[in-house]
Amino acid sequence: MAWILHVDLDQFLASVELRRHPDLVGLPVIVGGSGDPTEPRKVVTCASYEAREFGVHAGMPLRAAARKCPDATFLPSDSAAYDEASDQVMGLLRDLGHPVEVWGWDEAYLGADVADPVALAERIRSVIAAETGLSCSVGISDNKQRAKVATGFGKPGGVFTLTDENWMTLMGDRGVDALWGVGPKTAKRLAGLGITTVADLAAADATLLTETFGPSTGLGVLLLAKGGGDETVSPQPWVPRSRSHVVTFPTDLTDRTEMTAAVTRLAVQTLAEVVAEGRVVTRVAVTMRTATFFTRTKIRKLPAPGVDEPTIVETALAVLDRFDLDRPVRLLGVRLELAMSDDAVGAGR
DNA sequence: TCTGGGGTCCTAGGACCC
DNA sequence: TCTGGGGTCCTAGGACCC
Repeated sequence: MAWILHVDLDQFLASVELRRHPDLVGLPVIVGGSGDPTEPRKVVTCASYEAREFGVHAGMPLRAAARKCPDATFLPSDSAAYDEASDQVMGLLRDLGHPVEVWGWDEAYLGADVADPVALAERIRSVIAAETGLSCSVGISDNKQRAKVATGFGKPGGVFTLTDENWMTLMGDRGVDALWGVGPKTAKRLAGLGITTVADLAAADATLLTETFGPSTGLGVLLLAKGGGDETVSPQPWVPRSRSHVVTFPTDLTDRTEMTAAVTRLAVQTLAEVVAEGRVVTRVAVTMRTATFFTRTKIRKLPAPGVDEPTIVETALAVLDRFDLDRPVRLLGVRLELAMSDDAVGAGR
């Protein structure tokens, strides 16, 4: 039988830090920002399970985390170290001889046509633990979304199988937001239709859902509620669609010159990364957030795909110009959308 | 103790063309 | 000379996830 295993590293960033700070094992550790808990406008990137006991979670401002858990050790985020650990784990997964689809730093799907997926999952856990010192959880199912939900039942450090046999028993009474891909907004709109649980949604009328959410989203959430999902695992390397950087300023910008400088810097930096990866830009987007958290993005297509720095900076500044910049600006960002191979072929023919 | 950063995908609606 | 319908391109915005 074709199984899909979802492998998810437990408290990934914190675990990488604990490997090199063994004295901190068993203690609350919080990774984020520069490691200074008094730093404003910085948030928790990862909290160890011990820190989570105090109510600290990813996305929480560091200062709030420091209040909730004053005795925690705060560490700066070290992306190079996490990249390396992630690469090591993904390499070990690939060495098992099954297709592996990487899903970010700390997750991967593995497709395996095996009789005993639990044995494979246990093998994955022991190999990763032995070779890297990191713990992971493994969810087993026949599609990605359900395997991902299964991992939640296995965490931390466990293996869990979710199939048609136990899906509705375990998930039917849960809120629709327990489904991967259903967030608070969709949950609220569904509640307006009298649909609150996974079982409700699984029994809902497809027409009602497509009329409310559109054909793709409507049928998508129905499929998810029934325990269905994407059954493919692609070992092909992911080709990014875009590359972006944003910066939240320590204090809001009011000076137009500073905004121009920030957007220029973001565009130059992002473009340099795009070029280093041999990619070509098709569209330039600029994001702006005011002090009140009003956030907007504007985007412009380049006349032709390219990597010319003056053109891209000029385009970014032209897009910036289209905003009303009369209020203090908290954040600016630049996103470069990239030509996919079809575009490149089309441009060349 | 106000609310990071990096992504993807979907939908709606206007412009434009035939 | 009062007005259909289909298709594509483009941007804005929403939603979600890690």
